[in-house]
Amino acid sequence: MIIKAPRGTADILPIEAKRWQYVEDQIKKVCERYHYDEIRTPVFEHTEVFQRGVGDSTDIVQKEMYTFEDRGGRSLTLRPEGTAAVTRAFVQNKLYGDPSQPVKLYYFMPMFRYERPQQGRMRQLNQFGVEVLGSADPAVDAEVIDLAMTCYQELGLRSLKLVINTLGDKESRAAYRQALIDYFAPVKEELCQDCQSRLNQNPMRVLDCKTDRNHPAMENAPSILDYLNEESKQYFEQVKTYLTMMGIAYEVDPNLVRGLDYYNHTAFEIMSEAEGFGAITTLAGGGRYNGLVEELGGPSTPGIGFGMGIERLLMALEAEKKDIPVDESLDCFVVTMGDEAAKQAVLLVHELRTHGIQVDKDYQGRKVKAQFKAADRYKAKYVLVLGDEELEMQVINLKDMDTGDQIQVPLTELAVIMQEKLQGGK
RNA sequence: GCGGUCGUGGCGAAGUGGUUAACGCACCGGAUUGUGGCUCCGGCAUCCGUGGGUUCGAUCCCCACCGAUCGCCCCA
Repeated sequence: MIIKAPRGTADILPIEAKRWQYVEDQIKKVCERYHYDEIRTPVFEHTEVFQRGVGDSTDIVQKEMYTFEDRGGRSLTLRPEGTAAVTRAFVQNKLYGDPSQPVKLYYFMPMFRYERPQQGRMRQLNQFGVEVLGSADPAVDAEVIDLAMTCYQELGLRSLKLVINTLGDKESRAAYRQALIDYFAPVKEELCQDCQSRLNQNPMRVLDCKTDRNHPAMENAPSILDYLNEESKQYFEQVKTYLTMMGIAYEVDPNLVRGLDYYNHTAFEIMSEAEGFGAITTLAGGGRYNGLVEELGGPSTPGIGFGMGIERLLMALEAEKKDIPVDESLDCFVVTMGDEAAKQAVLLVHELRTHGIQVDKDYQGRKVKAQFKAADRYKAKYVLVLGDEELEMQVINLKDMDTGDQIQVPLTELAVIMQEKLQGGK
């Protein structure tokens, strides 16, 4: 029985890896323009980072973490999301003391969640994410959202929907929370099993329950927008104003609730509306988390960020039939005839490579014809044919695979000629 | 965690309770001792996800497990 990759994990094979590289490169360019710097944190953290950061009552912490004890008896957890990890690094490394504020970071890191796998939902998933720590300016919220949207747009995605909401500050959020509990308490028994427990742990989640969607109580349920204090309202208005100013279309959904405890004020999600994208439509999600740094032992510091699933991004590109430009060609392939030539080819490719030329040769002991077929398969632009006779005369045949033209050149001049040919825009 | 569907060579895809498991693509070899993309010929699954059961006999029937996939939950 062959060993397979664990459930919910996948190999990214060479062809696929080229698409990943392209996507990552494009996104990194956007990050540079927005002046964000990369950060990388460990794949595992002390379990406490997520318990305190993400919140004990969340699904992630309650049932999705890969938690284990190491040989020293420490409880460690494979990173399920980026924000708490990056914030921990921010606190530990005292980045709040860095003269450059706010600290604007981006990352590409794998995350791990124990869930039932599906397409677009992996146990090891890769996220691109951004975190800005140290500024409570609503313009930063807008910048972060703009950055996310720009990444998608640069890659060619068009069927996108941006949904935003505000959870208000701590005070507003607490007031709203209590209002919900009070409102639903009389009909608690009529709600689904999940909602009955949600009501205590995270009452806002009751609002977007699919099961109880049609319950009469939903209609007149209190809205967060009615419980915002003046400051929170102002903040949200500012964010919206900036988005509008930049021409970024959005929809306000008062029921948008993110599943992580650390969020307050701005929360947003970006979904794909592409045909046939299936039930999983969320491409990215994020929000503001002004209490998190303190929660993790740092000084009071505002923060905002988002996570974007790379697998889902790739799916969205596919759903919108956006081809990713991938260069699969090979500059040069060496075909040999005869034993001596085959041996000399080892040196030949080494020398050409030293001169910066991309070149490969046969290692399967193929016949000449099959070597040419291999060259075609690799989409070789040029083939260098080296036989024992040529070797004797210290020359080599250089064949242009597009035109079929072949010329004979002295071995000593080969590297220079190849460089010229390849630079000629071929 | 719950419910449905599915699992045959590198890929795609037929098929049947009973000696040699179609076909297409890809790959390898030959026709063409040293030059590709076309054509023709030949080769290429001791085996039908894994384990067990039913049966004289199972890839085809049953069960379990594993995996994929769809929906729910949740989210990226």
